[in-house]
Amino acid sequence: MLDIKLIRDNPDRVKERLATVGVLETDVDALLNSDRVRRARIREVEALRAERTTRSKEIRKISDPTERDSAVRSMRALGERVSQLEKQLAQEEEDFQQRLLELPNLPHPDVPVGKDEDENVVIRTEGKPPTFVFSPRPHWELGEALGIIDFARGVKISGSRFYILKGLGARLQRALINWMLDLHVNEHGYTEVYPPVMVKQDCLVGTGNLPKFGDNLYRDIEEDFWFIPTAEVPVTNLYREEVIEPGQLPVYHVAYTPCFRREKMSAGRDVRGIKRGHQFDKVEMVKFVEPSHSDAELLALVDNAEEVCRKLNIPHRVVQMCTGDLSFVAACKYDVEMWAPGCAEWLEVSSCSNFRDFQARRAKIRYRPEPGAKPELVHTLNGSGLALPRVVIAILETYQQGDGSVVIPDVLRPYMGGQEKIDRAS
RNA sequence: GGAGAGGUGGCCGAGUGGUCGAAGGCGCUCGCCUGCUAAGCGAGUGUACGUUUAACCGCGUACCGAGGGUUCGAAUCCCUCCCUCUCCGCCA
Repeated sequence: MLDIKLIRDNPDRVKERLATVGVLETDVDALLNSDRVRRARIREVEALRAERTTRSKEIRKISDPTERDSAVRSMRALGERVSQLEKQLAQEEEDFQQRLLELPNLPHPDVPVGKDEDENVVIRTEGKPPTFVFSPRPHWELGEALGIIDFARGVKISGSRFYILKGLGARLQRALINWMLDLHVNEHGYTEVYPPVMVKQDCLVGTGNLPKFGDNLYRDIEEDFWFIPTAEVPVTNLYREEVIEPGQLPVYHVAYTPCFRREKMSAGRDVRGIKRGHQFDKVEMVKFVEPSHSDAELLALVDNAEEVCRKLNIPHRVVQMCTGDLSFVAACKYDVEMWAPGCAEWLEVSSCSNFRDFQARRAKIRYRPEPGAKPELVHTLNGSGLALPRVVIAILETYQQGDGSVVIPDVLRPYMGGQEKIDRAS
């Protein structure tokens, strides 16, 4: 959420920058108008309430019953007027909130301006794509042939976009989870958390998934439980409505959770393999930092994600999103993509964003810069570290052998009981 | 899920219709005093929104778990919900 005062004071600058992420000027004007209406109503209501208080206090001093009675009678009208206007104010207040909540973040000034994903910028590429003396196969063929991915039974149990990992396939994913968590905890300074994967609606408003993107979420119909689309949601909300005391920042958290997404919008896209499912696992890094550090913290976050690629020895590249491809909440965003030689594409395995104070304002996450000082909004950031299915894809396709077996990357072997390869026999 | 108790400021805790943003205590901040420390004395000490301002101050309104209602007026009365604790039930 943007600061309404910023929009009020610099409407033209805000419009100009929001235009680069596709927001119409008329939307901003509608918001500003709604703000004006609401503030005028506040003045009106508060003046009447002040009058009510003063006159009520006078009533108790009136001892003559007739006089008192007529005073009460005339006050009754005022009371009704107040409650009528309060209802109107509540509506106008809601209209304003809704508009403000649906306005995306301002892009960071350094973000390249562009229309859509075609104008994203590849920042760097690390590692060389592997060469094969045979033609590399996609993971859905490898996985099925090895008996470690079962698509048919996934569909039987839960429908399309579900699959079963089996045997060493399941173990490979589990090894990755444990190894990545250990890496971020031991070498990158993150504190592990195990959060709920069902959360209250407020959490999703805090991170910016609601009110606008509810159609990509699963929820319980009886209670206020929403299934998280990413660990970012519960972990960011950990400090909702809290003031982080001096000396506590930066706070780094890493969490492993399953993630649930309806993927309604992308029906028909990426249907083959395990690239895009309704349920997938992810290790997620979340940072809470002082505003002046957030730019540097984003670069460090990206590097933490890249480190996973490096240690697995899988080529990767870093892509900066242009204004047109920024998410609703991000001020600046980099994707880390791994090369998958079997399906011959770059797979997004991590998305690292600086939200600046956009989420913090929604979720009221603040910090105290100095003892006794006024609380200020923190900056929040997060990035995958990494998304499991796509890393599994990249490993299977990168480490595949001519005989259809797959060699296990060195760093994972201790997490797989010393196992060195996956083949049909195992 | 059932029965009971309870939710008031940073913390403890009083308050059952107006003089209550809320006694008292603790904590904290500032000042005084004290040759260190401790004690003592005095003053101050919530948040949000609106208004005004360069900014502060000031002024107004709201906030006593949340929402709704009664009333001229609600922390206080009524209704609904949430949460915590104790006991029982169930359960990985």
